[in-house]
Amino acid sequence: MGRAPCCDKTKVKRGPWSPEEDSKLRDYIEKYGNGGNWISLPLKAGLKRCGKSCRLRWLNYLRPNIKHGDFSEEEDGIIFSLFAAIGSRWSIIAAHLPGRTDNDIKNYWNTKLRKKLMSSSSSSSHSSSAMVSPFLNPNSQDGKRPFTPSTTIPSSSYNPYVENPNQNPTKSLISNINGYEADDQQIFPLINPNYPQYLSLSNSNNISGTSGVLLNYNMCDHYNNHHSFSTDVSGNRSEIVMKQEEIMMMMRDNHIDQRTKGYEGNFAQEYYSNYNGHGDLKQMISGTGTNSNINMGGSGSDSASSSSSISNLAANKSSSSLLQHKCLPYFYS
DNA sequence: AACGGTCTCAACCGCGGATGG
DNA sequence: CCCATCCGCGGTTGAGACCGT
Repeated sequence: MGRAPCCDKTKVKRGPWSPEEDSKLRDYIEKYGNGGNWISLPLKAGLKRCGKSCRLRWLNYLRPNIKHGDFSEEEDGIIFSLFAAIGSRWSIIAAHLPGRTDNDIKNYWNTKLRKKLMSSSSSSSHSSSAMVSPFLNPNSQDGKRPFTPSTTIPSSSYNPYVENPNQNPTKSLISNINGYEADDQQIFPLINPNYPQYLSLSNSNNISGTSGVLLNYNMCDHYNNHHSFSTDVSGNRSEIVMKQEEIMMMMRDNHIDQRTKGYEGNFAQEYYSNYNGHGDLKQMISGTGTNSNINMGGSGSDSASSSSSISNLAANKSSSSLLQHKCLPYFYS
């Protein structure tokens, strides 16, 4: 027993739209909108089409400000990076490319970009099945390196976290994912904290980690160049509690984000509220602390803590529960 | 010019989620 | 809470365009 069709296919026209149909649809929507109901629209507009077909035609072709034609290098980079970060979420990717539709981007990916990626993969010095299909699932035979090596990503790749886009985008994040090592050979575009909420990773069903933050690999350098805080970061443990606003500023400046399943709270607030004198976020960020320990309070799946310096993490020497290795889910489904 | 293979992309399909009665 | 309906999405299809021989 299958699902009931959305309309009687014997009574609706199918296939390519004629200019007359386009004109009817455009005129109707410009006058009345879709009225919140695509299903009844064709009847009202005098079209012998399925409502879904009308919706698709409008969204992908007739809607104002649709951009047709070749994609720019910049757009390529954005698509590459977002695909690497979130996979085939075409509607989300389209939201970052004004004038492009999800269908356009999907077609473009399937016909052009994927080949571009594969051809650059095959010419790469790294050779493995994972390189040929770099976005496969973590059960890939090449389990330790299931992601895209930097060599497959054009230099124009978009990295929303890196202020200078010419910086190496592959060094944008320190993390492990689902137990697989993430290193500086792997592209890991970050989700900008200023991005719309729908990009939040916090409710993803794909992950089961407890807590964590996304960290920018450049954060140490960045921090060193932005001494906007007066407390000592020379290596001595500081007992000075930062103001919550400072923490938030620091997080923002260092591109720390908290987008993980299980921990729904406010990292800055929790750090501030639960500060217990045993850690210093600045030390973690600067890598100067020897055993910075941030306890976010709570227990079980709601807790978050760290006992590792960023510098160690940057060198991929140790793991940290603050940087839960399952905190970056969108790579896989 | 004719043919066959490949590519492109608009359109379709069916599913999951949201919503409202 | 259940069910029906609708919307939006991602995967797939296939007609026509394009290209190489």
